[in-house]
Amino acid sequence: MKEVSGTDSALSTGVSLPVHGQGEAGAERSRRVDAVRNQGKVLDAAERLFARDGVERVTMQAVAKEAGVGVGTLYRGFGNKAGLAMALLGERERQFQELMISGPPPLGPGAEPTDRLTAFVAGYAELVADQLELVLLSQTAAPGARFRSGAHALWRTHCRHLLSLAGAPSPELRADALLAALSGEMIAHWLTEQDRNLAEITDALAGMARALSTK
Amino acid sequence: MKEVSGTDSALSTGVSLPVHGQGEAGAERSRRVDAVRNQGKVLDAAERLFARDGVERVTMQAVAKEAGVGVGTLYRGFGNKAGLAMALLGERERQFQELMISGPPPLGPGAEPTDRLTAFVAGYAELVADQLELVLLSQTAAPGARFRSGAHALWRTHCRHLLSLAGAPSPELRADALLAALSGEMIAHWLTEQDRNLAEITDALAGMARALSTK
DNA sequence: TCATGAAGCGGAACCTATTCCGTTTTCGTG
DNA sequence: CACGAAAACGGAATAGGTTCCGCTTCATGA
Repeated sequence: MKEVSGTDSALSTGVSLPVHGQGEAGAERSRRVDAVRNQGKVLDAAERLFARDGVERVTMQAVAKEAGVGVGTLYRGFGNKAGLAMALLGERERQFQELMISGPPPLGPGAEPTDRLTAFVAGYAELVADQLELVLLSQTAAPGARFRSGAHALWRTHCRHLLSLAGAPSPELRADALLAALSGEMIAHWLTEQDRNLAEITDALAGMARALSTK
Repeated sequence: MKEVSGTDSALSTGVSLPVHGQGEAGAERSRRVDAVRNQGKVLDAAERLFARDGVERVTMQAVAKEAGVGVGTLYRGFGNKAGLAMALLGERERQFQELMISGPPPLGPGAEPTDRLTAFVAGYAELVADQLELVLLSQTAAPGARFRSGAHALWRTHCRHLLSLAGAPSPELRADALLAALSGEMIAHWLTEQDRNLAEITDALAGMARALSTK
Protein backbone atom coordinates (compact mmCIF):
# COMPACT_ATOMS: atom_id res chain seq x y z
CA MET A 1 0.00 0.00 0.00
CA LYS A 2 1.21 3.48 -0.78
CA GLU A 3 2.42 5.84 1.92
CA VAL A 4 0.93 9.28 1.85
CA SER A 5 3.33 10.57 4.49
CA GLY A 6 1.10 11.16 7.43
CA THR A 7 1.61 14.69 8.50
CA ASP A 8 2.34 16.96 5.62
CA SER A 9 1.48 15.09 2.48
CA ALA A 10 -1.42 17.54 2.34
CA LEU A 11 -2.26 18.86 -1.07
CA SER A 12 -0.43 20.87 -3.63
CA THR A 13 -3.02 19.91 -6.12
CA GLY A 14 -5.26 22.82 -5.38
CA VAL A 15 -8.84 21.64 -5.35
CA SER A 16 -10.05 25.16 -4.63
CA LEU A 17 -9.97 24.97 -0.92
CA PRO A 18 -12.52 27.13 0.78
CA VAL A 19 -10.16 28.90 3.13
CA HIS A 20 -6.75 29.29 1.55
CA GLY A 21 -5.38 27.34 -1.33
CA GLN A 22 -2.20 26.05 0.28
CA GLY A 23 0.13 25.56 -2.62
CA GLU A 24 -2.01 26.66 -5.50
CA ALA A 25 -1.06 30.32 -5.14
CA GLY A 26 1.85 31.86 -3.25
CA ALA A 27 1.90 31.09 0.47
CA GLU A 28 0.13 33.58 2.68
CA ARG A 29 0.37 33.59 6.44
CA SER A 30 1.19 30.29 8.08
CA ARG A 31 -1.66 27.96 8.86
CA ARG A 32 -2.43 27.02 12.37
CA VAL A 33 -0.62 23.94 13.57
CA ASP A 34 -3.79 22.13 14.62
CA ALA A 35 -5.24 22.62 11.16
CA VAL A 36 -2.18 21.13 9.50
CA ARG A 37 -2.21 18.20 11.86
CA ASN A 38 -5.88 17.58 11.17
CA GLN A 39 -5.41 17.61 7.40
CA GLY A 40 -2.82 14.92 7.85
CA LYS A 41 -5.05 12.85 10.08
CA VAL A 42 -7.85 13.12 7.56
CA LEU A 43 -5.69 12.04 4.63
CA ASP A 44 -4.42 9.06 6.59
CA ALA A 45 -7.88 8.07 7.68
CA ALA A 46 -9.31 8.44 4.20
CA GLU A 47 -6.57 6.40 2.62
CA ARG A 48 -7.02 3.67 5.17
CA LEU A 49 -10.79 3.46 4.80
CA PHE A 50 -10.77 3.79 1.02
CA ALA A 51 -8.31 0.94 0.80
CA ARG A 52 -10.29 -1.20 3.17
CA ASP A 53 -13.87 -0.64 2.04
CA GLY A 54 -13.65 0.86 -1.42
CA VAL A 55 -14.00 4.52 -2.17
CA GLU A 56 -17.67 4.36 -2.91
CA ARG A 57 -18.75 2.84 0.35
CA VAL A 58 -16.89 5.18 2.63
CA THR A 59 -18.97 8.09 3.87
CA MET A 60 -17.63 11.44 4.90
CA GLN A 61 -18.96 10.76 8.38
CA ALA A 62 -16.87 7.63 8.52
CA VAL A 63 -13.72 9.44 7.43
CA ALA A 64 -14.34 12.14 10.01
CA LYS A 65 -14.85 9.60 12.73
CA GLU A 66 -11.79 7.57 11.78
CA ALA A 67 -9.72 10.75 11.73
CA GLY A 68 -11.18 11.85 15.03
CA VAL A 69 -12.44 15.18 13.71
CA GLY A 70 -15.83 16.64 12.84
CA VAL A 71 -17.23 16.60 9.33
CA GLY A 72 -16.96 20.35 9.22
CA THR A 73 -13.21 19.95 9.36
CA LEU A 74 -13.24 17.70 6.33
CA TYR A 75 -15.11 20.26 4.34
CA ARG A 76 -13.00 23.18 5.49
CA GLY A 77 -9.90 21.32 4.46
CA PHE A 78 -10.94 19.73 1.21
CA GLY A 79 -14.12 21.37 0.01
CA ASN A 80 -15.96 18.16 -0.75
CA LYS A 81 -15.51 14.45 -1.25
CA ALA A 82 -14.02 14.92 -4.68
CA GLY A 83 -11.52 17.35 -3.22
CA LEU A 84 -10.46 14.76 -0.71
CA ALA A 85 -9.83 12.35 -3.56
CA MET A 86 -7.79 14.94 -5.43
CA ALA A 87 -5.68 15.53 -2.37
CA LEU A 88 -4.97 11.83 -2.05
CA LEU A 89 -4.09 11.69 -5.71
CA GLY A 90 -1.75 14.61 -5.26
CA GLU A 91 1.26 12.65 -4.16
CA ARG A 92 1.43 10.42 -7.19
CA GLU A 93 0.48 13.18 -9.53
CA ARG A 94 3.39 15.22 -8.31
CA GLN A 95 5.78 12.37 -8.97
CA PHE A 96 4.55 12.13 -12.52
CA GLN A 97 4.72 15.88 -13.00
CA GLU A 98 8.31 15.78 -11.88
CA LEU A 99 9.24 13.16 -14.45
CA MET A 100 7.35 15.01 -17.11
CA ILE A 101 9.05 18.33 -16.42
CA SER A 102 12.57 17.28 -15.66
CA GLY A 103 12.90 13.53 -16.01
CA PRO A 104 14.61 11.59 -18.79
CA PRO A 105 13.24 11.50 -22.34
CA PRO A 106 10.98 10.61 -23.98
CA LEU A 107 8.65 11.74 -21.18
CA GLY A 108 10.95 14.49 -20.03
CA PRO A 109 12.65 17.18 -22.12
CA GLY A 110 14.97 16.21 -24.94
CA ALA A 111 12.75 14.12 -27.17
CA GLU A 112 10.67 15.13 -30.15
CA PRO A 113 7.36 16.77 -29.17
CA THR A 114 5.33 13.96 -30.64
CA ASP A 115 7.32 11.36 -28.77
CA ARG A 116 7.01 13.29 -25.56
CA LEU A 117 3.29 13.52 -26.09
CA THR A 118 2.84 9.83 -26.67
CA ALA A 119 4.95 9.14 -23.61
CA PHE A 120 2.81 11.49 -21.59
CA VAL A 121 -0.40 9.93 -22.76
CA ALA A 122 0.78 6.43 -21.98
CA GLY A 123 2.14 7.41 -18.60
CA TYR A 124 -0.91 9.35 -17.63
CA ALA A 125 -3.23 6.55 -18.67
CA GLU A 126 -1.27 4.24 -16.43
CA LEU A 127 -1.54 6.67 -13.55
CA VAL A 128 -5.29 6.87 -14.02
CA ALA A 129 -5.65 3.12 -14.27
CA ASP A 130 -3.61 2.62 -11.11
CA GLN A 131 -5.75 4.99 -9.11
CA LEU A 132 -8.99 4.41 -10.89
CA GLU A 133 -11.31 4.63 -7.93
CA LEU A 134 -9.80 7.85 -6.67
CA VAL A 135 -9.76 9.40 -10.11
CA LEU A 136 -13.39 8.52 -10.66
CA LEU A 137 -14.30 10.06 -7.36
CA SER A 138 -12.24 13.16 -8.03
CA GLN A 139 -14.03 13.66 -11.32
CA THR A 140 -17.37 13.45 -9.60
CA ALA A 141 -17.26 17.08 -8.53
CA ALA A 142 -19.49 19.72 -10.07
CA PRO A 143 -19.30 19.61 -13.87
CA GLY A 144 -16.17 21.32 -15.08
CA ALA A 145 -14.63 21.53 -11.64
CA ARG A 146 -11.78 19.28 -12.65
CA PHE A 147 -10.74 21.68 -15.37
CA ARG A 148 -10.09 24.25 -12.70
CA SER A 149 -7.70 22.20 -10.59
CA GLY A 150 -4.07 23.18 -10.66
CA ALA A 151 -3.05 19.67 -11.59
CA HIS A 152 -5.27 19.60 -14.62
CA ALA A 153 -4.04 22.98 -15.74
CA LEU A 154 -0.55 21.57 -15.79
CA TRP A 155 -1.46 18.54 -17.86
CA ARG A 156 -3.25 20.74 -20.30
CA THR A 157 -0.48 23.25 -20.61
CA HIS A 158 1.98 20.48 -21.24
CA CYS A 159 -0.12 18.87 -23.95
CA ARG A 160 -0.93 22.17 -25.56
CA HIS A 161 2.71 23.09 -25.67
CA LEU A 162 3.79 19.84 -27.26
CA LEU A 163 0.97 19.92 -29.78
CA SER A 164 1.90 23.45 -30.58
CA LEU A 165 5.54 22.57 -31.15
CA ALA A 166 4.46 19.71 -33.37
CA GLY A 167 2.52 22.18 -35.47
CA ALA A 168 -0.94 20.82 -34.75
CA PRO A 169 -3.92 23.09 -35.38
CA SER A 170 -6.05 24.18 -32.41
CA PRO A 171 -3.52 22.92 -29.89
CA GLU A 172 -5.65 24.09 -26.97
CA LEU A 173 -8.76 22.24 -27.95
CA ARG A 174 -6.81 19.19 -28.98
CA ALA A 175 -5.07 19.13 -25.63
CA ASP A 176 -8.41 19.16 -23.90
CA ALA A 177 -9.75 16.47 -26.19
CA LEU A 178 -6.78 14.27 -25.48
CA LEU A 179 -7.26 14.68 -21.77
CA ALA A 180 -10.95 13.89 -22.16
CA ALA A 181 -9.95 10.54 -23.60
CA LEU A 182 -7.87 10.03 -20.47
CA SER A 183 -10.71 10.65 -18.04
CA GLY A 184 -11.31 8.11 -15.35
CA GLU A 185 -14.68 7.28 -16.80
CA MET A 186 -13.22 6.55 -20.22
CA ILE A 187 -10.34 4.44 -18.96
CA ALA A 188 -12.66 2.58 -16.63
CA HIS A 189 -15.00 1.85 -19.48
CA TRP A 190 -12.27 0.43 -21.67
CA LEU A 191 -10.77 -1.53 -18.84
CA THR A 192 -13.84 -3.02 -17.25
CA GLU A 193 -16.64 -2.98 -19.75
CA GLN A 194 -14.62 -3.86 -22.79
CA ASP A 195 -11.95 -5.96 -21.12
CA ARG A 196 -9.16 -4.16 -22.81
CA ASN A 197 -5.81 -4.37 -21.12
CA LEU A 198 -3.78 -1.32 -20.33
CA ALA A 199 -1.29 -2.02 -23.10
CA GLU A 200 -3.97 -1.98 -25.76
CA ILE A 201 -5.30 1.24 -24.40
CA THR A 202 -2.03 3.05 -24.14
CA ASP A 203 -1.07 1.89 -27.63
CA ALA A 204 -4.28 3.20 -29.10
CA LEU A 205 -4.00 6.45 -27.18
CA ALA A 206 -0.43 6.93 -28.29
CA GLY A 207 -1.59 6.46 -31.86
CA MET A 208 -4.25 9.08 -31.39
CA ALA A 209 -1.77 11.46 -29.84
CA ARG A 210 0.43 11.00 -32.87
CA ALA A 211 -2.48 11.51 -35.23
CA LEU A 212 -3.56 14.65 -33.42
CA SER A 213 -0.03 16.04 -33.58
CA THR A 214 -0.19 16.13 -37.34
CA LYS A 215 -0.90 19.37 -39.14
CA MET B 1 -40.85 26.11 -26.33
CA LYS B 2 -40.56 22.57 -27.59
CA GLU B 3 -43.49 20.20 -27.51
CA VAL B 4 -42.69 16.84 -26.10
CA SER B 5 -45.98 15.47 -27.24
CA GLY B 6 -47.77 15.01 -23.99
CA THR B 7 -48.84 11.44 -24.07
CA ASP B 8 -46.40 9.25 -25.84
CA SER B 9 -43.21 11.20 -26.34
CA ALA B 10 -41.82 8.86 -23.72
CA LEU B 11 -38.42 7.49 -24.41
CA SER B 12 -36.93 5.36 -27.09
CA THR B 13 -33.56 6.30 -25.84
CA GLY B 14 -33.37 3.47 -23.41
CA VAL B 15 -31.96 4.74 -20.13
CA SER B 16 -32.15 1.27 -18.60
CA LEU B 17 -35.58 1.60 -17.15
CA PRO B 18 -36.13 -0.43 -14.05
CA VAL B 19 -39.26 -2.17 -15.17
CA HIS B 20 -39.24 -2.72 -18.90
CA GLY B 21 -37.11 -0.95 -21.42
CA GLN B 22 -39.86 0.31 -23.69
CA GLY B 23 -38.17 0.65 -27.02
CA GLU B 24 -34.67 -0.49 -26.23
CA ALA B 25 -35.43 -4.12 -26.93
CA GLY B 26 -38.36 -5.66 -28.78
CA ALA B 27 -41.77 -4.73 -27.39
CA GLU B 28 -43.10 -7.06 -24.73
CA ARG B 29 -46.61 -6.94 -23.36
CA SER B 30 -48.41 -3.63 -23.57
CA ARG B 31 -47.88 -1.20 -20.68
CA ARG B 32 -50.71 -0.14 -18.51
CA VAL B 33 -52.54 2.92 -19.75
CA ASP B 34 -52.16 4.81 -16.49
CA ALA B 35 -48.42 4.27 -16.59
CA VAL B 36 -48.16 5.65 -20.09
CA ARG B 37 -50.25 8.65 -19.17
CA ASN B 38 -48.11 9.33 -16.14
CA GLN B 39 -44.87 9.17 -18.10
CA GLY B 40 -46.27 11.81 -20.37
CA LYS B 41 -47.35 13.99 -17.49
CA VAL B 42 -43.91 13.68 -15.95
CA LEU B 43 -42.09 14.62 -19.14
CA ASP B 44 -44.30 17.64 -19.60
CA ALA B 45 -43.87 18.73 -16.02
CA ALA B 46 -40.12 18.26 -16.12
CA GLU B 47 -39.74 20.20 -19.33
CA ARG B 48 -41.81 23.03 -17.96
CA LEU B 49 -39.95 23.27 -14.66
CA PHE B 50 -36.51 22.81 -16.19
CA ALA B 51 -37.22 25.61 -18.61
CA ARG B 52 -38.52 27.87 -15.90
CA ASP B 53 -36.04 27.31 -13.07
CA GLY B 54 -33.00 25.68 -14.62
CA VAL B 55 -32.29 21.99 -14.51
CA GLU B 56 -30.12 22.17 -11.45
CA ARG B 57 -32.61 23.83 -9.19
CA VAL B 58 -35.53 21.54 -9.91
CA THR B 59 -35.91 18.70 -7.43
CA MET B 60 -37.49 15.39 -8.15
CA GLN B 61 -40.12 16.23 -5.55
CA ALA B 62 -40.99 19.33 -7.49
CA VAL B 63 -41.32 17.43 -10.75
CA ALA B 64 -43.51 14.85 -9.08
CA LYS B 65 -45.72 17.49 -7.57
CA GLU B 66 -46.02 19.44 -10.81
CA ALA B 67 -46.91 16.24 -12.63
CA GLY B 68 -49.37 15.25 -9.95
CA VAL B 69 -47.74 11.91 -9.23
CA GLY B 70 -45.63 10.46 -6.43
CA VAL B 71 -41.85 10.40 -6.58
CA GLY B 72 -41.94 6.65 -6.74
CA THR B 73 -43.58 6.99 -10.12
CA LEU B 74 -40.73 9.13 -11.39
CA TYR B 75 -38.21 6.53 -10.41
CA ARG B 76 -40.18 3.61 -11.78
CA GLY B 77 -40.47 5.40 -15.08
CA PHE B 78 -37.04 6.88 -15.50
CA GLY B 79 -34.69 5.25 -13.03
CA ASN B 80 -33.15 8.46 -11.76
CA LYS B 81 -32.79 12.13 -12.48
CA ALA B 82 -30.25 11.53 -15.22
CA GLY B 83 -32.68 9.11 -16.84
CA LEU B 84 -35.32 11.78 -16.86
CA ALA B 85 -32.91 14.07 -18.67
CA MET B 86 -32.10 11.38 -21.21
CA ALA B 87 -35.77 10.88 -21.87
CA LEU B 88 -36.24 14.58 -22.50
CA LEU B 89 -33.25 14.55 -24.79
CA GLY B 90 -34.68 11.61 -26.66
CA GLU B 91 -36.83 13.56 -29.03
CA ARG B 92 -34.05 15.65 -30.47
CA GLU B 93 -31.60 12.82 -30.45
CA ARG B 94 -33.95 10.77 -32.54
CA GLN B 95 -34.24 13.52 -35.10
CA PHE B 96 -30.48 13.67 -35.41
CA GLN B 97 -30.20 9.90 -35.64
CA GLU B 98 -32.67 9.97 -38.46
CA LEU B 99 -30.64 12.46 -40.44
CA MET B 100 -27.49 10.57 -39.71
CA ILE B 101 -28.89 7.23 -40.87
CA SER B 102 -30.97 8.24 -43.82
CA GLY B 103 -30.68 11.96 -44.38
CA PRO B 104 -28.79 13.75 -47.14
CA PRO B 105 -24.99 13.75 -47.31
CA PRO B 106 -22.55 14.62 -45.94
CA LEU B 107 -24.20 13.66 -42.65
CA GLY B 108 -26.23 10.89 -44.19
CA PRO B 109 -25.09 8.09 -46.50
CA GLY B 110 -23.42 8.93 -49.77
CA ALA B 111 -20.42 10.98 -48.74
CA GLU B 112 -16.89 9.89 -47.99
CA PRO B 113 -16.50 8.37 -44.53
CA THR B 114 -14.27 11.16 -43.34
CA ASP B 115 -16.71 13.80 -44.51
CA ARG B 116 -19.56 11.99 -42.87
CA LEU B 117 -17.59 11.81 -39.67
CA THR B 118 -16.79 15.50 -39.63
CA ALA B 119 -20.42 16.26 -40.34
CA PHE B 120 -21.46 14.02 -37.49
CA VAL B 121 -19.06 15.61 -35.08
CA ALA B 122 -20.16 19.11 -35.97
CA GLY B 123 -23.83 18.23 -35.81
CA TYR B 124 -23.53 16.38 -32.56
CA ALA B 125 -21.58 19.20 -30.95
CA GLU B 126 -24.35 21.54 -31.93
CA LEU B 127 -26.94 19.22 -30.44
CA VAL B 128 -25.03 19.08 -27.19
CA ALA B 129 -24.55 22.82 -27.09
CA ASP B 130 -28.24 23.38 -27.70
CA GLN B 131 -29.28 21.14 -24.85
CA LEU B 132 -26.33 21.73 -22.62
CA GLU B 133 -28.10 21.64 -19.29
CA LEU B 134 -29.96 18.46 -20.07
CA VAL B 135 -26.86 16.78 -21.46
CA LEU B 136 -24.87 17.70 -18.38
CA LEU B 137 -27.58 16.29 -16.18
CA SER B 138 -27.87 13.13 -18.25
CA GLN B 139 -24.15 12.55 -17.92
CA THR B 140 -24.38 12.88 -14.17
CA ALA B 141 -25.47 9.30 -13.70
CA ALA B 142 -23.20 6.67 -12.17
CA PRO B 143 -19.79 6.66 -13.88
CA GLY B 144 -19.98 4.82 -17.16
CA ALA B 145 -23.76 4.69 -17.17
CA ARG B 146 -23.94 6.83 -20.25
CA PHE B 147 -21.91 4.34 -22.23
CA ARG B 148 -24.67 1.84 -21.66
CA SER B 149 -27.51 3.90 -23.08
CA GLY B 150 -28.95 2.87 -26.38
CA ALA B 151 -28.44 6.31 -27.81
CA HIS B 152 -24.77 6.33 -27.00
CA ALA B 153 -24.33 2.89 -28.47
CA LEU B 154 -25.66 4.21 -31.73
CA TRP B 155 -23.32 7.19 -31.83
CA ARG B 156 -20.42 4.95 -31.08
CA THR B 157 -21.30 2.36 -33.67
CA HIS B 158 -21.67 5.06 -36.27
CA CYS B 159 -18.29 6.61 -35.51
CA ARG B 160 -16.56 3.29 -35.29
CA HIS B 161 -17.98 2.27 -38.63
CA LEU B 162 -16.88 5.46 -40.35
CA LEU B 163 -13.43 5.34 -38.80
CA SER B 164 -13.15 1.77 -39.85
CA LEU B 165 -14.10 2.56 -43.43
CA ALA B 166 -11.56 5.34 -43.44
CA GLY B 167 -8.91 2.85 -42.43
CA ALA B 168 -8.13 4.32 -39.04
CA PRO B 169 -6.40 2.09 -36.48
CA SER B 170 -8.29 1.15 -33.30
CA PRO B 171 -11.59 2.44 -34.63
CA GLU B 172 -13.43 1.42 -31.47
CA LEU B 173 -11.23 3.30 -29.07
CA ARG B 174 -11.01 6.27 -31.40
CA ALA B 175 -14.77 6.43 -31.63
CA ASP B 176 -15.00 6.52 -27.87
CA ALA B 177 -12.31 9.15 -27.67
CA LEU B 178 -14.10 11.31 -30.18
CA LEU B 179 -17.32 11.04 -28.22
CA ALA B 180 -15.44 11.89 -25.04
CA ALA B 181 -14.46 15.17 -26.65
CA LEU B 182 -18.14 15.74 -27.31
CA SER B 183 -19.24 15.26 -23.72
CA GLY B 184 -21.40 17.92 -22.18
CA GLU B 185 -18.69 18.76 -19.71
CA MET B 186 -16.15 19.34 -22.46
CA ILE B 187 -18.40 21.43 -24.64
CA ALA B 188 -19.54 23.43 -21.65
CA HIS B 189 -15.98 24.11 -20.68
CA TRP B 190 -15.05 25.39 -24.11
CA LEU B 191 -18.19 27.42 -24.41
CA THR B 192 -18.37 29.02 -21.01
CA GLU B 193 -14.94 28.95 -19.45
CA GLN B 194 -12.97 29.68 -22.56
CA ASP B 195 -15.53 31.78 -24.38
CA ARG B 196 -15.15 29.87 -27.57
CA ASN B 197 -18.04 30.05 -29.94
CA LEU B 198 -19.66 27.01 -31.38
CA ALA B 199 -18.11 27.56 -34.81
CA GLU B 200 -14.59 27.48 -33.43
CA ILE B 201 -15.38 24.34 -31.53
CA THR B 202 -16.98 22.47 -34.38
CA ASP B 203 -14.15 23.47 -36.69
CA ALA B 204 -11.54 22.19 -34.31
CA LEU B 205 -13.48 19.01 -33.68
CA ALA B 206 -13.93 18.42 -37.37
CA GLY B 207 -10.19 18.79 -37.78
CA MET B 208 -9.63 16.24 -35.06
CA ALA B 209 -12.08 13.85 -36.61
CA ARG B 210 -10.19 14.16 -39.87
CA ALA B 211 -6.86 13.63 -38.14
CA LEU B 212 -8.16 10.58 -36.32
CA SER B 213 -9.48 9.10 -39.56
CA THR B 214 -5.98 8.87 -40.92
CA LYS B 215 -4.15 5.58 -40.95
C1' DT C 1 1.57 37.10 30.55
C1' DC C 2 -2.86 38.40 29.04
C1' DA C 3 -6.27 40.24 25.86
C1' DT C 4 -8.28 39.80 21.50
C1' DG C 5 -9.79 38.63 17.12
C1' DA C 6 -9.19 35.52 13.56
C1' DA C 7 -8.94 30.68 12.25
C1' DG C 8 -10.50 26.38 13.07
C1' DC C 9 -13.59 23.07 15.27
C1' DG C 10 -17.60 19.74 15.87
C1' DG C 11 -21.68 17.93 14.92
C1' DA C 12 -26.59 18.89 14.56
C1' DA C 13 -29.56 20.36 10.96
C1' DC C 14 -30.62 20.50 6.17
C1' DC C 15 -31.51 19.20 1.52
C1' DT C 16 -32.19 15.89 -2.00
C1' DA C 17 -31.84 11.83 -4.43
C1' DT C 18 -33.32 7.31 -3.96
C1' DT C 19 -35.55 3.25 -1.77
C1' DC C 20 -39.27 0.69 0.40
C1' DC C 21 -43.54 -1.12 1.05
C1' DG C 22 -48.47 -1.23 1.98
C1' DT C 23 -52.34 0.17 -1.02
C1' DT C 24 -54.70 0.85 -5.40
C1' DT C 25 -55.53 0.14 -10.30
C1' DT C 26 -55.43 -2.59 -14.50
C1' DC C 27 -56.25 -6.29 -17.20
C1' DG C 28 -56.89 -10.91 -18.63
C1' DT C 29 -59.99 -14.91 -17.33
C1' DG C 30 -63.64 -17.85 -15.85
C1' DC D 1 -69.36 -9.42 -13.85
C1' DA D 2 -66.24 -10.93 -10.30
C1' DC D 3 -61.55 -12.37 -9.19
C1' DG D 4 -56.69 -12.65 -8.70
C1' DA D 5 -52.26 -11.66 -9.98
C1' DA D 6 -49.32 -8.36 -11.81
C1' DA D 7 -48.09 -3.65 -12.46
C1' DA D 8 -48.24 0.93 -10.73
C1' DC D 9 -48.91 4.12 -7.26
C1' DG D 10 -47.71 7.50 -3.56
C1' DG D 11 -45.34 9.25 -0.12
C1' DA D 12 -43.01 8.30 4.25
C1' DA D 13 -38.53 6.75 5.47
C1' DT D 14 -33.64 6.41 4.50
C1' DA D 15 -28.99 7.82 3.47
C1' DG D 16 -25.28 10.57 2.67
C1' DG D 17 -23.25 14.86 1.10
C1' DT D 18 -22.98 19.67 2.51
C1' DT D 19 -23.96 23.80 5.25
C1' DC D 20 -24.35 26.47 9.43
C1' DC D 21 -23.21 28.44 13.56
C1' DG D 22 -22.06 28.85 18.41
C1' DC D 23 -17.92 27.44 20.83
C1' DT D 24 -12.66 26.60 21.26
C1' DT D 25 -7.94 27.23 20.29
C1' DC D 26 -4.14 29.55 18.32
C1' DA D 27 -1.19 33.52 17.13
C1' DT D 28 -0.06 38.07 17.77
C1' DG D 29 1.47 42.12 20.14
C1' DA D 30 1.11 45.17 24.00
